Amino acid sequence: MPVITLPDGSQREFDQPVSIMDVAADIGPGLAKATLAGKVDGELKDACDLIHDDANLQIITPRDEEGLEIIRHSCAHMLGQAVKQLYPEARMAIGPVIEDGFYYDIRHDAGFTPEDLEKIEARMKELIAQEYDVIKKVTPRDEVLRIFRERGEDYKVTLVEDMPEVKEMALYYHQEYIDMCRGPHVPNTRFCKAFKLTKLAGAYWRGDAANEMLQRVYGTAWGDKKGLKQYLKRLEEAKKRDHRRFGKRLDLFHTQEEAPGMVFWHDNGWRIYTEIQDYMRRKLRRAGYSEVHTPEIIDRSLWEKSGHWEKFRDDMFVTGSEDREFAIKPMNCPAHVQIYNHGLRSYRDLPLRMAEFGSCHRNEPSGTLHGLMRVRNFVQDDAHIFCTEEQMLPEVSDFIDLLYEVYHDFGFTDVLVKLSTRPEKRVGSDDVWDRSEKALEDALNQKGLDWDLQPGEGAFYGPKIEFSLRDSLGRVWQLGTMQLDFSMPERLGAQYVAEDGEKKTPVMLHRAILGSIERFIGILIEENAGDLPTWLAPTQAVVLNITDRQADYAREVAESLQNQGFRVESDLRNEKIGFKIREHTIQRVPWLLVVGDREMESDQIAVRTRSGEDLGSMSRADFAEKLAGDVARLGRRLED
RNA sequence: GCCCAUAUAGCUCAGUGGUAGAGCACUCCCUUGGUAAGGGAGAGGUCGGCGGUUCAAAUCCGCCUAUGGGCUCCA
Repeated sequence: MPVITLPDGSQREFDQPVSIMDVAADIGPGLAKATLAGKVDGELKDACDLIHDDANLQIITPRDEEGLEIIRHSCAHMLGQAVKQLYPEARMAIGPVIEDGFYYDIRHDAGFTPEDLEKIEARMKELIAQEYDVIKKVTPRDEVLRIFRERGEDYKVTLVEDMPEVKEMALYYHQEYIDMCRGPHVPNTRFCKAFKLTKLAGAYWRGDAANEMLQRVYGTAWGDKKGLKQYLKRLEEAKKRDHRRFGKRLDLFHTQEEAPGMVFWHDNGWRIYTEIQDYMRRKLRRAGYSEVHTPEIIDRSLWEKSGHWEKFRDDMFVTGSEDREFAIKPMNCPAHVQIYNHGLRSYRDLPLRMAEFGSCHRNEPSGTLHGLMRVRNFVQDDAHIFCTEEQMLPEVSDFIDLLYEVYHDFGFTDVLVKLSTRPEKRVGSDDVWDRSEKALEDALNQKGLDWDLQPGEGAFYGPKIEFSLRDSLGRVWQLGTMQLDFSMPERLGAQYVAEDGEKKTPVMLHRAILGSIERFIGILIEENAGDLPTWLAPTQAVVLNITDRQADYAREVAESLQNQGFRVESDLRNEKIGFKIREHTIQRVPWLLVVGDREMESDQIAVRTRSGEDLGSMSRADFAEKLAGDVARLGRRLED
């Protein structure tokens, strides 16, 4: 005789085991109609599942986040049913829920075309419109295997075979189509109406490039049409923030076929680039870093010593001269060790922090290139800290402080932090790994940061922390990093004389805050939707005359602001003021300064922002002060 | 690297086998106009590259390159 306790504390008693749907119906027909599933003592269950004992129950409807996931998961099944009806030779692999939607990996050797996608979507709609009940049957393992073998679902068979400990599985019957799933799923297909298939892609079976490639169909699904519409709108808006779009529109940079993955920076873009570097230089100097510069082309032998040749040979650009083979440097660290090694180092020199804005080339696989986010030629705010093991923790800790200071200056607050620990293939003793992983973990916890563990994802020479941000479409890109390295200093013979006179090998910390400046600018553009903060804006203000009469005055206003160190231009073209305002607003110039006869006579300027705010007329000195304040604010949010 | 798609004027795009189009930008002329597009005229393209089919290819086919969306990878 189960007593069911609902989230509001009310209780209902039943004289026999009841399904979640029964309870919902007992509460009211409206709720029953909206019931997708239930959470029984915190565990998600199908609506048809029986509750035998006293329990807490929360009814899940499309309005719950869990409800959305259930709908998305069931949409994957609907996709499966439609695909099997249209292409019986297809083999279904896995169909999980992802952010905002779902996908299904399918073996279909003929491939799918965009037209197939339309057909599949149309068939799904037909099936969903039938509003049929989805039947769940918990089935013994052998029976499951028999069913999938009979149906030729090789991938499902493999999946079952790979979980020998599971003795029975939930099968969901969508009319003639059967899928296996942990569930829960919708009780009826009418919940799946607000969906759309979005894209077609290839994906390796089990995520392993050594395996065959399957066809992946992506879709999005929501609780109702409105949710779907909002999502599509959100996608559309996100695409408008694309940094590649602004790259063209704001004349920042371009790429071309002859230099794939490499950027031609135009004047506007390069101003942003150098401004960021200048800022970073100031920060690093103040934080006790020295700055060096090393060659971009270095003999193969050094890369052999460092271990890069063996591991990354295919990903390096090489060149030759006079029978010698050189690599174009993919990273700065071996070169930094050369500087470190130049002369005898004492423990008194440590920690030694060496920075370089070195241009690096990596021959990234063609399919991975992506706008400014993943390029073959980039510059990092790279630095290496040579220190003792005892100094690791304080150095990591100081670095994290510096990193957040910098991110806040750029207006970034939503930073994803991940700790990657020892991979299977690695160098160094477990003892050293224990200590270095602990140093990173302690530093993160000391700062009270939320972080995710990525076991086995560390570099072969040491664990690392990654600091990532999302682009406008939600894709995650790593910017900052802190990596501990016990291997390279030893391989390249770095040493210091310890207090006791013994020679010891320092630890090397590889660290970057912005990461690739190219990528950083990409993120920066998308984060700000093209409205770069004034300190980074290629042009900070434009002076616009209304008629030719004010041309000299406009020129003079621009010049005096330039002389005060601002990036100011004048637009004296014979165009209407509305036209000029429009153009420079579209060019995202933060400050527009209008001068007509009135301003000229009173030695003032009329100030307007790119967001359309009219601040009226003010003296040139007042504006210069305002502009200076705006520049000094950097990209910080008001609340910081 | 792998799967799918795309490549036409500076930009955004239309053009389903018969002499290449639009809007914006550009040049010139008129207009001197007070806060998001004043008017007129003109110039501009080996339709990504190479090959094939055809009397005829931007259009159909093949290969290559680049780009986009994913997968794998990312020192």
